[in-house]
Amino acid sequence: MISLNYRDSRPIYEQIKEGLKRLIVTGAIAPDERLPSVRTLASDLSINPNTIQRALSALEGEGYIYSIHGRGSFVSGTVEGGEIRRKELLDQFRSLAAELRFLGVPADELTAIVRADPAGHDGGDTGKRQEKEEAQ
Amino acid sequence: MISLNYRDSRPIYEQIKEGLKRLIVTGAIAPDERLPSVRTLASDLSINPNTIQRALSALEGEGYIYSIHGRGSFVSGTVEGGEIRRKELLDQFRSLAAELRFLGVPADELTAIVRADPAGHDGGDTGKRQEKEEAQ
Amino acid sequence: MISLNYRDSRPIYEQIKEGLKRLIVTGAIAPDERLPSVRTLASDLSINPNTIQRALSALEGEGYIYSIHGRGSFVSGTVEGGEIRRKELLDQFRSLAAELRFLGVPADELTAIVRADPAGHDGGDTGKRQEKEEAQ
Amino acid sequence: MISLNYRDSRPIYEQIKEGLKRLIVTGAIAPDERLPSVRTLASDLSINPNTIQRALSALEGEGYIYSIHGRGSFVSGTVEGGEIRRKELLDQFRSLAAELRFLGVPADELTAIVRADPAGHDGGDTGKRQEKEEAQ
DNA sequence: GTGGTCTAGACCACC
DNA sequence: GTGGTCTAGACCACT
Repeated sequence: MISLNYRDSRPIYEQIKEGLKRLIVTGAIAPDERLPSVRTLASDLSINPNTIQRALSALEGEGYIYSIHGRGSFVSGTVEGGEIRRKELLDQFRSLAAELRFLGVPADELTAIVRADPAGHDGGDTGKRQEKEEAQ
Repeated sequence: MISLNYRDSRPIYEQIKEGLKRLIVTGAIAPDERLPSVRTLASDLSINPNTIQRALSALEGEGYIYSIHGRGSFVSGTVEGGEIRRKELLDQFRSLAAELRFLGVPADELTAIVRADPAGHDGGDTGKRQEKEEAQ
Repeated sequence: MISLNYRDSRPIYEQIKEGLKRLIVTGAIAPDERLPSVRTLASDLSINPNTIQRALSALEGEGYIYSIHGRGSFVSGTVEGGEIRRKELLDQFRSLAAELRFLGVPADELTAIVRADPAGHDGGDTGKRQEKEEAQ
Repeated sequence: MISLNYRDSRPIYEQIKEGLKRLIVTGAIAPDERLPSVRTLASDLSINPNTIQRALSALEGEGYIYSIHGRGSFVSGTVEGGEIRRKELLDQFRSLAAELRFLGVPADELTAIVRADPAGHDGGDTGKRQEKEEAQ
């Protein structure tokens, strides 16, 4: 489920963090559901457990998961401190949208992505819909 | 115009790079217009000229600006090699949109940002909309 | 292995960049093999580590190598975004060939160089054979 | 005939130098033929005569032209110091060929370029002969 | 140990 | 004046 790229300039732990976050925000792992254990992830990805631990700690620091000693890590239903984080992300989003527009991507294409909604927040359909992309 | 955050994990030169890029993609600095000189930016931001130079150099490498020795740095009208870059950015955009949706930001708000179009591509309204934020 | 000429108009870091690129394209350093460390190169060439770093950074930007933090720099098997680059290089090649012909170098000599193929791409006559690599 | 790119990182005088050299090595301007005057070039290219002068000086320094005071600049039939220069260029040629091969350009394509011979060196001999140069 | 960032200060090339 | 290169030395982050 999580893909690692050893050639990526980003550290491994961050790739794992992003991979897990992706599973969370897309709803692949539901709130209060348990994440795979450190040892499981470590052996699955053939990686040092310390690195996994670091990714989980970072994720907990951002409020996406909570850990119960001896039980494991679980997905948070709501993200604490979400206000601040949301503001940061919105800024990033604004810049990214502007840059893509500048590069010639039509607003409709971006809107389609926004509405695609992999986690099923508004439509409530679990059927993931992939918009067709014409070959350029 | 450019805000630096020394506590940010991203290096200073990248923050400067992004800051300048933002000015470019939003049209604040028009194509073929000159950017502030390295020394000017350095003193304005209280930063070593080498660091500024590096940001400009990276921006030139990405095709957003071009430099003429002894004259200054200027905004490129078009970014070449945008194909690959666009694909990367679209991936980032997808992730970011999913995360924001997860944090409870309605799709309509994101759509509005996408369509806001700061560079005035289709019909930019000058009425800036600020999302309501409660004090934390 | 890498020769520097301080009287050359080209900057040192570019000479280093070209020197390393030469080792890569001739196959002297194989894909995924590690390059000498920044500090090693710096002391070998009696040059400031920053300058070496810059050369490697530029090489990474062009896609010839990739760096892993704390591990080292490695040769990329394939260069992405080669389309644009190839076009530029072909133009250079054309000019260079014309100039050499003008200087009296017979076409056969140039052809021989082209076919010499230091990396052993088609039919290494030295007995060295490059094994076919399946797409990764 | 000479195209200038103000966005090019290379200085203008060098672009002019290369442009003139191209006319010479492709035979567009024959040996002992006069080049356009500084003033003519300056007005044609809308450039400061000093810049033109510098390009011509550089070209003379490399041995491609010779100047007669009050008469103008003329194409050299033979390039003095050609030995050294030829060696440098051959090295460049070798590297460039290796890089292009590395990027996947077939040897045949490069060979075709080499044999294209814009100046007509091997087929129609215009009577011009490049005498062999003994080591200087 | 590795790569990467930043500063300070100097010097060069272009215009 | 402009951008660009190089050095020296320090410090950080990753493994």
